[in-house]
Amino acid sequence: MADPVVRSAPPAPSSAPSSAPPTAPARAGRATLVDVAAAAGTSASTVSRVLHGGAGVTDELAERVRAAARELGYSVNRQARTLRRGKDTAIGVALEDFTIPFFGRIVAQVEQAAHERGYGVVITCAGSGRSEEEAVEPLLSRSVAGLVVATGTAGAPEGYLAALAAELPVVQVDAPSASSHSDTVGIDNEAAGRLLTEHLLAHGHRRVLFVGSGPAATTVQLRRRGYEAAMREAGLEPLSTWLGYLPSETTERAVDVLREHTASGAPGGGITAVLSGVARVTMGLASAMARLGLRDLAYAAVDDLAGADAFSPPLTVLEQDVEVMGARAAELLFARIDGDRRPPVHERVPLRLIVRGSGELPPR
Amino acid sequence: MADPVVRSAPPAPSSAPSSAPPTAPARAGRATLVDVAAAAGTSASTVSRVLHGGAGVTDELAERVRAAARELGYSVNRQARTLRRGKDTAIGVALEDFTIPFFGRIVAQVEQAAHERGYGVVITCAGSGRSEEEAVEPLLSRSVAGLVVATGTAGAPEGYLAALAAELPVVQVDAPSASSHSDTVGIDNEAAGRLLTEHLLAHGHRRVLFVGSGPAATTVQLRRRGYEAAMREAGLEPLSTWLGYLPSETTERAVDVLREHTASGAPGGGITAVLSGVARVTMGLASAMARLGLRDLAYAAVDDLAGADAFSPPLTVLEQDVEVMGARAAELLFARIDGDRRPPVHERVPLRLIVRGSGELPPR
DNA sequence: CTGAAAGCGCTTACAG
DNA sequence: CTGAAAGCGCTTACAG
Repeated sequence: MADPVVRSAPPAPSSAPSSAPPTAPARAGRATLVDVAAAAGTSASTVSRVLHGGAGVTDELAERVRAAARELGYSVNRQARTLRRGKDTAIGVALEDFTIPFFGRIVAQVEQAAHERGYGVVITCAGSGRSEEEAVEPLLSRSVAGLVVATGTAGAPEGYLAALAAELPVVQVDAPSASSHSDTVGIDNEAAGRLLTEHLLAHGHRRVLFVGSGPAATTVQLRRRGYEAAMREAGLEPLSTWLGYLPSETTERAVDVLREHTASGAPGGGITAVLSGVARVTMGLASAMARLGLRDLAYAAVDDLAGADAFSPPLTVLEQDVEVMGARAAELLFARIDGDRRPPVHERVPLRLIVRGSGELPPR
Repeated sequence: MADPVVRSAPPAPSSAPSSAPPTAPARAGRATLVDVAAAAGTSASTVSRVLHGGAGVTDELAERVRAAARELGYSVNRQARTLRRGKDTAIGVALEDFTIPFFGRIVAQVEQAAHERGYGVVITCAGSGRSEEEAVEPLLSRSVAGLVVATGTAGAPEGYLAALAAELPVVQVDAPSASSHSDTVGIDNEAAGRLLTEHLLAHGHRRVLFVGSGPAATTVQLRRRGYEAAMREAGLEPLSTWLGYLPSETTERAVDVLREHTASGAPGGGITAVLSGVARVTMGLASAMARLGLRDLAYAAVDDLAGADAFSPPLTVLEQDVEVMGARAAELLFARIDGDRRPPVHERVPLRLIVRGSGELPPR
């Protein structure tokens, strides 16, 4: 094994002796390209080619390099690669709330897709008071190759995200509206609100309350718009209310709201059905109903919930295939990263009504 | 303001700087240290000191540097810093399953703690067939400064994690057992199984079925051990079964199991109570009960579930403060990263019994 | 107090 | 087909 080079400056920290370290892990930490090169009796360039570049190396040499790499347990230092290449093999994911299964199911899909492609996933939380910008900056300073943004109810990110999308691929999930600057994957929110409302109306309900988080949640606003349209077309007066954005207060507020609207002296004689506009609110309302013992209120919601089939009262739901949303978001993102330059794509996943007992008009 | 340097090559995308530019990866947007130095009429060293090192720079110069940095929208390139320093300002989080709120609540806390300290969070999924090693390697190749591992039911990671913990700080959450090599945060699993069983027994139940995911889930095994001890001490025969590790099959299997054990001809006359050993199983059992209309089966579970208070039948639960678990895990990890060299710490978070209707022995 | 220089580990155009 | 060399952006001894 020729060893023409004096093995460029054995790095000081607890380094092995000079010249040719046969197999010994050079430094305290991980083996480097140079370590592998030395072990294989070749140069770093060649090792790099064999391990990543692919073409143009003799079979015999390539095999020697691979053996050495294996033996030393070599794996690439991403920082160095990224610094050199300019873009990290990592994507960023900005989520509104990790504790809500909807978002968890999105990350799970995105992580899977990233893993398959050898990409890492850096996450950041964009909910509860943290601005989009504050949430995303840490990802940018890591040179992520692209971004999945799922901050559905977090606010109106148009401005900042538009600027961002000009610099790197961005896919929005559960996006408030089809934005012109980046790909989006989501449902038809307005249709969702309308469908559920029409379902309730078709079963005899007249006093249906729409409950959302707050007016700043664009997704929810669209769903409400659908609800209101359906109500008005049926000659009914829409009625909606908000529970706010704080997870810790959601259930309490739901209790208050339901008390008010089911009381004997409630405006219009009290509601017979509730329509929830978003997952966290759905949970809060369910807990509140259980606590208040409201067993004869029809209940429908846009997002399906894990375990919702065990809820009481039964929850009628407009199920969206969240796994498909997450998977498609990842596919679109990686297509962009791989150079896809088509105009922004806006995908809608289909909705499926799952009726669980909101059918019967409860006894008055 | 002197400007001694020719302002090293205003980085127009793929511009050709002064001397020898054989290699110039086209860098899109971000300003570099050198850009800031040029703008402030000083050197990169000084800019670095002002922005991060802190001490030893004239106020006047420092201010000029900060102004320039602000103006250029400078933020540090993490790759370069990490490459230079050796350790990334990022931590890794390996989770079993993102879609289960338990894990989501852990990440949420860890992410918050990391964000406060200027650390990034790289995630990886260690569930469903992916080995610990395969899951963690991508994090190591990014030089994360430490690792939070929450793979409760994923298997027996002792060997690999022990080796890992020798190289960088690792904190295990919901750990199968107090391991000697790394910090752990969790509950007393055996006590948990025992407590819930004793609760059911105290209310007259004699035929209690324990349901877990599978024998490889160490956490669940410990909970089952507590259940069995309590049963035996009461002179009763333990009875347990598994639903397997596949999320997609959990509910189906739960239906089968419940059918079998509540049938008229069931061994011993059929069960009156079910004890679930882990969150996913709890969900599956709840759905199965709803589907089978089993309204008079007492139901208890170790993990609390979001929305569990709306379940039917009511779910008695041993609540663990998951937020505290996540927060403590992060604190322990950052203490280690900051140089804490105490022997491994094993923290237990307290358990709280939340009784929701499993009290009454159902009518026979 | 400040700057020039080296080098972290990698990739890649360039030369041989 | 292969290697020497440059340089990604940063930090940090080391001089001045």
